[in-house]
Amino acid sequence: MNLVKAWDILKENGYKETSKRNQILELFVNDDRYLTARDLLDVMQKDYPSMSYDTVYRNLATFVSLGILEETELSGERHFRMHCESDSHHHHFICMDCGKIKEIPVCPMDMLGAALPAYEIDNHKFEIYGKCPACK
Amino acid sequence: MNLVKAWDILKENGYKETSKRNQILELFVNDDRYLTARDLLDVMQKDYPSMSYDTVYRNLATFVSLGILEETELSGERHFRMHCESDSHHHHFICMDCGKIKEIPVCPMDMLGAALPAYEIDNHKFEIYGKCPACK
DNA sequence: ATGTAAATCGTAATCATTCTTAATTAGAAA
DNA sequence: TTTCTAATTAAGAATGATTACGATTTACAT
Repeated sequence: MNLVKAWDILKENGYKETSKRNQILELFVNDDRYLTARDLLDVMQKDYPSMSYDTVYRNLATFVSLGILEETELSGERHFRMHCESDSHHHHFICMDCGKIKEIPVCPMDMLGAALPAYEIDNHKFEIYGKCPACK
Repeated sequence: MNLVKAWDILKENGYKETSKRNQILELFVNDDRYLTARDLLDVMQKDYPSMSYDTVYRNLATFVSLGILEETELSGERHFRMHCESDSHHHHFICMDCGKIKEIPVCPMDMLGAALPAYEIDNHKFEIYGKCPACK
């Protein structure tokens, strides 16, 4: 996902263009990893010392709901990153050191199609955790 | 996992037998679902009105570290349940209504063995969420 | 029965997250 | 360009889960 595409989505849904939103998005475009709300606020406050948690969390929630960012829970904290470019369903290897991801193109649900009759399947989560080659 | 086995593990590791520990374990043995610390405290306080969060969380952490309980994060809260009997590696379907689980005997990592060379794989998570037949 | 380390209680502190109210701002309309 | 209005933000209080701490109690080895 890039800036232009993100703004297209935001504009389509009637959201206004603010410098803070833009800088949050730029940060995610340039820093391709999972970040916490706290991480984000720390970086943003270098340019906007008065930025509050509310702004961070409100915009993160907006971006996630529009599919601009994706979210996961790592060691008890919510982490956010720019949604991948690839529009096909996939999963992630996540480096627990640097937060960078590697896309895993296969989905285990493909092989479980009929394995759970009578169950209503609403969602699933498949993530692999470890160290990427650079951090190992 | 049953009470006897759980106490074997606790004793092996030098933990003392207390009535509260026993009642927490009994509760998990009899209520085969994912519960939050809050759920647990609410039930326990019927018999031990003075039980504190500290006791709940401390024992939950102990039980998880010894492999007596297993833990997962559901909609922003930690949930705990008795560790499954089956000692072979498996995953879970989790009913988001009643918290009950169904074991999924297959593991997607089996098919990804060599797909991530140069990566150090420490852990992985595969869970399926939805409604069980009873709740559907 | 006694001593000691472990366990628990009661409560305060902490951390992430959400909420509230008032002030500011982007973008539409005049 | 100026005005208007709804969206956005700031500042900080409130919430809810979790952890920490000093004082007290308890399990159990001796």
